[in-house]
Amino acid sequence: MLDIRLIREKPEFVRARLATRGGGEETKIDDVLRIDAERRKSETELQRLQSERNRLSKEIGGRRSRKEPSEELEAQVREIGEQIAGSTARANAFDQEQRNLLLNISNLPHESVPVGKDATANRVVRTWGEKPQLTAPVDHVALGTKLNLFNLEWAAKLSGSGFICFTGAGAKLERALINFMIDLHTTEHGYFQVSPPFVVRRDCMIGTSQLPKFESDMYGLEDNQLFLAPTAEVQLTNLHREEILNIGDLPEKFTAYTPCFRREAGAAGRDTRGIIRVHQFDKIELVKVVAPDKSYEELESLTANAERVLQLLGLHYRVVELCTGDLGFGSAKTYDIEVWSPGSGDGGAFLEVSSCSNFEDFQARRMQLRFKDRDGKNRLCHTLNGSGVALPRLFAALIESYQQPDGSVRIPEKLQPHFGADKIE
RNA sequence: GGUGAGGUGGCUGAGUGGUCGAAAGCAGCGCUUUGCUAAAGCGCCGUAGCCCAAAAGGCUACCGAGGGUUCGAAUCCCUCCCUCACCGCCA
Repeated sequence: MLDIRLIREKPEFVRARLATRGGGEETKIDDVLRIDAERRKSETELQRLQSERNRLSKEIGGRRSRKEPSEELEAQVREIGEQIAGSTARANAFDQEQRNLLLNISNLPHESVPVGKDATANRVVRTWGEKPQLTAPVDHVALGTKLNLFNLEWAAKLSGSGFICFTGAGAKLERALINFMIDLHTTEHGYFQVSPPFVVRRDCMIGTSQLPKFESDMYGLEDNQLFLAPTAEVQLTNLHREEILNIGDLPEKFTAYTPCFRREAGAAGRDTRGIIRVHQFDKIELVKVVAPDKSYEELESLTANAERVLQLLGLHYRVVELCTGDLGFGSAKTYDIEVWSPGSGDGGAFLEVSSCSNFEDFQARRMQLRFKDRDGKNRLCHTLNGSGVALPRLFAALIESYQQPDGSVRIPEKLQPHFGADKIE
């Protein structure tokens, strides 16, 4: 959520930054300003009435204690009470309208983000490793099916299309990857592990900005008051919701393994082959709650923490800086990490396995997540998150990259202690 | 699922219809004094919003959340959320 004060004081700046996204959202600013003016007007009026009521009510109290008549004043206050009821309704309606508008406006892209219309304007900031030399790479579906690593028919039988059922060595590989990543982040990168509930309240979903805008992409329960979390970003970022942290406690760094649930409505036909885009997938998440002046350096280190996973596994990848037009709703700046999948598409493709973002105070304002600074003032924290990393795509890239001419899959050295073998055959 | 007890400021904890944004204690900040690894005294000390060009100042709201009763609600009523205890059920 954007700061209404910023909108009020620098509307041109806000409009200009929003315009770089190319979604036409800058036109909403006029509405916000109009409603804001109305809201304040009705609020001032309401407060005037309340003040009057308070004054007269005290007078009544005084008269009664002195046994003096007060019927006249009581009638007067009763009338003011009616006006207050109307005024309250008006003020609340404006307040609600303003909030709804603000909840549906994207974050402002950071000034360093390249301006562009869509993904074609994204910028590759670095590439790590090299494409593996494979004579005739087989894709992960063929590999996985042949080696019995997962069974998509079983998954479909249980849950329909868009689900995975890992089996045998595949299930074990999944487990090994989870442990490998969590161990890495907790021991080497200093994150605190949390194993959270997978079902979250509506408020939490609003806090991290999945709602209200993207409700149709979410799995709702209990009359949509609870949701299956689409990412552990929701749980981890909301841990300190509505709290005021001590500056000394920042940065807070959390990691979690959770399944993630997404309807992927409208995504039919896109990247749908095999296990690349599914309704439920496992993911290791990294979340940081930090002081505002540190958030951009924290974004760099968070991204580096996620990259380390791929480096240790010896997987070729690149880091892409998203342009303004490709940036997610709440993000001010995002780096995507894309791992090389030799069997995807025609001759290989990069698959997004992590999206590392700085939300600045966009989420913090929604969830009233603050810290007390050195002057004792309450200020909003900045929040960041990224996958470290998402499992099915990592799984696919891994088995494709390490496939051997004899049809087996070699296990990278760093993963062997977790997997308990050096190959799958 | 049932029964009961609760949710008050950073913390502890008073307060059952009127000058209560809320006693008191602790913590914190400032000053004074005495001095030495601290004590005493005094003062300050919640959050948010609105008015104001701004400062000063003023006003409003907030005692888990939302409604209601009333001239007036932390206080009475209703609904919901959460915490704790016991019972039931259960992996």
